[in-house]
Order: sequence, then structure tokens, then C-alpha cells
Amino acid sequence: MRRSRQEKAETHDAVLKRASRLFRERGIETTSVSDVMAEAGLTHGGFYRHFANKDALVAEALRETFDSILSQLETRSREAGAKTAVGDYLRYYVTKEHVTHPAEGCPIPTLAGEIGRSSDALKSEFSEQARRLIAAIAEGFDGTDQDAREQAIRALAMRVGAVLIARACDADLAKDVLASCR
Amino acid sequence: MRRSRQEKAETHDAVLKRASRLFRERGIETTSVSDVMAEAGLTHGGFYRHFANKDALVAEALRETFDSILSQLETRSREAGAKTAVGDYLRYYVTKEHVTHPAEGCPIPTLAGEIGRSSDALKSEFSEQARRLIAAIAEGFDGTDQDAREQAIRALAMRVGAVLIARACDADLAKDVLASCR
DNA sequence: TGTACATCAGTGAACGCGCGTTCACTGATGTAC
DNA sequence: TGTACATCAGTGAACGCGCGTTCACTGATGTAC
Repeated sequence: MRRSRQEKAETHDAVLKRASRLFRERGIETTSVSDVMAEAGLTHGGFYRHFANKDALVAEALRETFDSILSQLETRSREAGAKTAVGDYLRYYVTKEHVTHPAEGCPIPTLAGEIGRSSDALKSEFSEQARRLIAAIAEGFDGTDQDAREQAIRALAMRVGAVLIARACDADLAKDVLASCR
Repeated sequence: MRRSRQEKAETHDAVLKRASRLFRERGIETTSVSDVMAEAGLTHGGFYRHFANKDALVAEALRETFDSILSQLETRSREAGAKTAVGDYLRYYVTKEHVTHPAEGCPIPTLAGEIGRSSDALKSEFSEQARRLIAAIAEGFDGTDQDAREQAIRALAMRVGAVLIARACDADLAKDVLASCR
């Protein structure tokens, strides 16, 4: 039952994409290796042909998640300019759509809590990705580089907090939180 | 070995206070009933004389946590006025102290992610407590009630996001995030 | 106030369960000639 | 190009472990008289 190199690469990619969605939807600790493999149509045993352990999957899935978000942002930026791209992203960030569909959304509100309690290696991976996102958002702001970066951090932080709170609230309060942070 | 009514109440309170700290420090899912009981100097078996199940502990501990924070805020508000009390709280929120000591800090950055994925009952409890905190923070802002409330939500959301991100980052990025959100 | 009995706070062994990880196995793919 | 053998992707049973929860038990507290 050995698979070709290409088939292996396809499996690896599929596992990563399923993991990326599941982690954002259910959290890291609450998503099992078996869950991820089953979602990719496989059994859990084969997992260790692709990843050293669950931590390695988490790190790789995190990179994959940010890669996907950043590449969308860059594409839109080339099409319509950085200001529009960033404006659209920040507008989408505080929508009901984003709050109710974490699997397709930003990993920060869902995963940052758990990452904060995990290994330095994962924190370091997260930091790298967060820096990239902040830099991309800063492209949409005016002023000196330093100034734009600070504005980007504030814009992101407020929206991360808003989505985090909105997801933990009843519909009524969630609505107020989103409206106030628009 | 039966204990008096007062001793039972003291035990209940101790368990709640330990749970409040542990949940904020390690997260809900990652803190076991045994951990909490051991921290209170007891064995796990007695837990069910105090709580129907772990969910009930989580809900009660969440209320206890917010009660404690709000009572501190109110005391300070009576001493120095709402503006100063709220100003102090928001300043403390984005300090290194708060980032590195989650056990004594606000439960929102640590627990909101997990609460968002849990039962409606817990979300409803969280919503009630969040509304109280928002109302207390709004006391420190000017304008109409509606206006002050929206400012309070924005101020809280940005700081929740900042602390959440800072805890998941390396020291370098954490510093920038806190500085930008001050 | 004293006594007899019921109650129940806390203990520690035990339960079923799902977790991350390991491993012997299968058979198609990769490689060396 | 064909053949023989080594490799290894994926399977599914098995592992040790810690979890939430249950339960028989102990003996001090609470209550009824």
C-alpha cells in the first residue's frame, strides 16, 4: 500500500488543511490527531509518517493558516491597492460571518490563548506569523513605518478582542460588541 | 469525618478561589478537578459534595472571578472616583505584570476562547459578567450612556486583544503590542 | 441537657473513555543492476 | 527495458496515562426526643 511521492505530498497537504480548520473551530487541545486524520479520510496510525508528533502538526498548520490568509491579502492588495485590501479585511474581521465561522477565520482569537500556554517553539512560530500579519495590515495605514505599525497593532488588537468576546457571548451582547468595534 | 456547616462553606470558598486562579493560569480544559482539589489540600472524591460536575464549578468560579474584580473596581471608584478607578484598571490591563500573571488578571483573554466553544449555559453566565464589567468601565467615560458604553467596549476589546496576543508572543513582539495599545 | 440515630464531608479505589504514540503488517512504489 | 529487492505510506490493534465521575466507607456533626 505504499503511495507515490506525489500522493504523499497530497496527503500531507490535505491533513494540514483539515488540521488548520479543525484547530480554529475546536481549539488545539480539543482536536485529536484521530479527528484530523479521519477528516482527511485516513486512520490515525499513518499520522507519524508525516509529523514527528502533534506539536509539529500544530506548528505547521499554524504556518499554513497564516500563509493562506496573507496570500489572499496580497492578491487583493495587488488588485485593488493595500488600503482597500486592508480596509476590507478589517471590515470583514468584525462581522457576524467571522464570529460564527471560526474555521475559515483568523486563528488569533481562537488559538492565541492556547498558544500562550504552550511551548516556546510554538510561541516563536506564532510570533513570526503575527509579525507578518501586522506588517501586511500596516501597509494599509499612513504615516511613518513605526506609526503605521502601531496603528496596525491597535486595529488588529481591538478586532481580535471583539471577536474573542463576541464568540463567548449571547447573540445580543455579541451584536453590541461588533457594532462598537466597527 | 463529617465537617460543620461553616467548615463546608470555607472549603467551598477555598475550592472556588483555587479554581479561579488555576483556570486563568492554565485554561479550563487543561485544569483537572483533581488539580483544583489538590490545590485546596483535598482529594478529588469530595468534589461532588460541592458541585454537580466540572461545568458547575467553571460557572461558579467565573462568577467568583468577576465578583472579585468588580468589587475591587467599585472600592477604588468610591475612594478616587470612577474616572481614576477605570483609568487605573485600563492602564494595569496592558502591563507586563498583567501579561505574565494571568492567574490574578482578567479572565477574558485566558478563558473567552474556551467559553466560546462551550455550552450555552456557560456563555450566558459569561455574558452576564461581561455586561457588568462593561458597565463598570463605562462609568469612567464621558458622553451619553450609549456613547460611554461603546467607548468602554472598544477600550476593553483592544486591551483584551493586546494581552491575548502578547501572551502568545516572544518578549520582543509582546513589548511592541503592549506599547502600541497603551 | 443528654442520648440515640441519621446525615453527610471528605477519602481513596475503581469505572469507562479517549488521548498521543508505537508497532507488526501489507503491498505498491522506488531503486539498483 | 526488465527484474529483484528494499523502502515506506497507510492500517488497525495495542500501550500507558490522565480524565470526569461513582461508590463504599469513616467518623464527626446535626437533629429529634
